[in-house]
Amino acid sequence: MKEDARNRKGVMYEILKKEILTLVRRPGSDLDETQLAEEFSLSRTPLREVFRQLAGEGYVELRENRGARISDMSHTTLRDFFLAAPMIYGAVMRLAARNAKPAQIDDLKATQELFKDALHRGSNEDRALFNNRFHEITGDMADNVYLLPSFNRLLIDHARIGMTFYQPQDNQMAENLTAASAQHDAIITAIENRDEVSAAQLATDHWNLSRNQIELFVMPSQLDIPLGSPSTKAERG
Amino acid sequence: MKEDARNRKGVMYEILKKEILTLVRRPGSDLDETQLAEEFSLSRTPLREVFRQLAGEGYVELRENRGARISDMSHTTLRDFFLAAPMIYGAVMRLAARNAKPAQIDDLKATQELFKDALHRGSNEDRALFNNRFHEITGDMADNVYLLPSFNRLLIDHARIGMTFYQPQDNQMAENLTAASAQHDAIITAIENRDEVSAAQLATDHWNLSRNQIELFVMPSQLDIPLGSPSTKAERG
DNA sequence: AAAATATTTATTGTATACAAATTGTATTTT
DNA sequence: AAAATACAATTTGTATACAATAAATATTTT
Repeated sequence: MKEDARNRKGVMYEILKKEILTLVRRPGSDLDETQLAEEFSLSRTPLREVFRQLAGEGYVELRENRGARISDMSHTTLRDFFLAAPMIYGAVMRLAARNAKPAQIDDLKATQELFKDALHRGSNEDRALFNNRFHEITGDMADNVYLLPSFNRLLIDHARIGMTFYQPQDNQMAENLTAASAQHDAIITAIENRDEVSAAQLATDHWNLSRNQIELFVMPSQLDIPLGSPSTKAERG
Repeated sequence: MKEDARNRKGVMYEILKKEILTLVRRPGSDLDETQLAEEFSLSRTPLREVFRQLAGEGYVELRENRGARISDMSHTTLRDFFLAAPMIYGAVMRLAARNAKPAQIDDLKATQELFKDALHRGSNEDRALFNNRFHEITGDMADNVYLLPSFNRLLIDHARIGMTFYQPQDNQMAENLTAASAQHDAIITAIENRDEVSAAQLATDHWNLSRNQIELFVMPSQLDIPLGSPSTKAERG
């Protein structure tokens, strides 16, 4: 709390990221510069720089003279997501198994423990956040500047889709989470053993589980409805 | 030239992009805020916003309290590049053939003409730039937000690698360029015919040609030397 | 003279004031 | 009253002044 004073920009960056990933800030909703400036006791100048960075990473969208808003999730999101995810994620996992460094493996294990704890506590936000962190680390392990941009963009909506579709009441969903956690453990093992083939296979399995989770929530025919905030239409060229 | 006054930020963004792609600004070189502000008659505030955006897209790297520099090309660049490129590019081409809109196809054809013209005129910069534009359009055609970030990041270094390794004297290299141009034509045809399989295959062929072009320049054993500015070491976690 | 410390200079980061553009409201016109 | 215009309020964009940090130079100490 004491170094906040000289790192308010970084703090704001991190908090906004978390709030976007956990849907505290809804897809498509506006970001008020003056309001946020007040909230983080920061002037608009550094705040706008953070906006541009978040835009570059896919968290927000900027419109000329019209301010920033949280990146929207349209009816094409799910389709695009499951088209790109298996490929990118498989490649990243394969490279992670190839290139992971010991310190990173330790980090991954620690994060997995935190994930399990969140699961046990039943904290939805923490679960999404630590799951996100887990996969971010595998991205770092892969260590390929050309793969990471898409991978990290996928992780943003992976977290948001997970938050959107999870219902704690559903038994099958809870079981799926246990299965996901077991897959994380298997992933760690594969990476430790530098087993690229298993790692790639586990990546595929992991996404299939995600897909199943979503299909528990919506019927295939319903996949075309918007995911984000109510009735904001995505305008695209 | 007349609307420069109220869009100097956009102008600066475009010019910097071009200068980076054509190696007018060398990888690893510093960007002086005050100097650039003067050069583009722009204050540092909007200039720094552009930096952040360029950083998000992979053109430049920002260091806390140490200014911006052009993204470096290290000894791992080529390896990482040819690891990721075939996969991403293949997927993008396949989707481009699936989703391309008529207006985009027209745009692609026009760009290809400009590319051929640059080839004919022997303009290295224009060749790299129009080739870059050609592939950017295929990215737009693919229309998948999760694939584009990595694809566009690849295109940056594709242009820079091309600029680095091309020597006009070499006959084989000139022939390769003609072959590349012919591949572009074939790509256009495949996209027009919605022929995903051919499009994906052409993507692979296209990268293989790029790889050959580079291997004409450096022996495999030399692939480990830095590509960018002299003796700047990339520091990475 | 070499190393360590202090001082100066240059560069980067932030806040505030102002300009431009957009949005919302009131007025006028038909 | 509906549409169009003009006006006011809000929001976004830019410039400049100042603060904080890092780099360079000069000074002191050994």
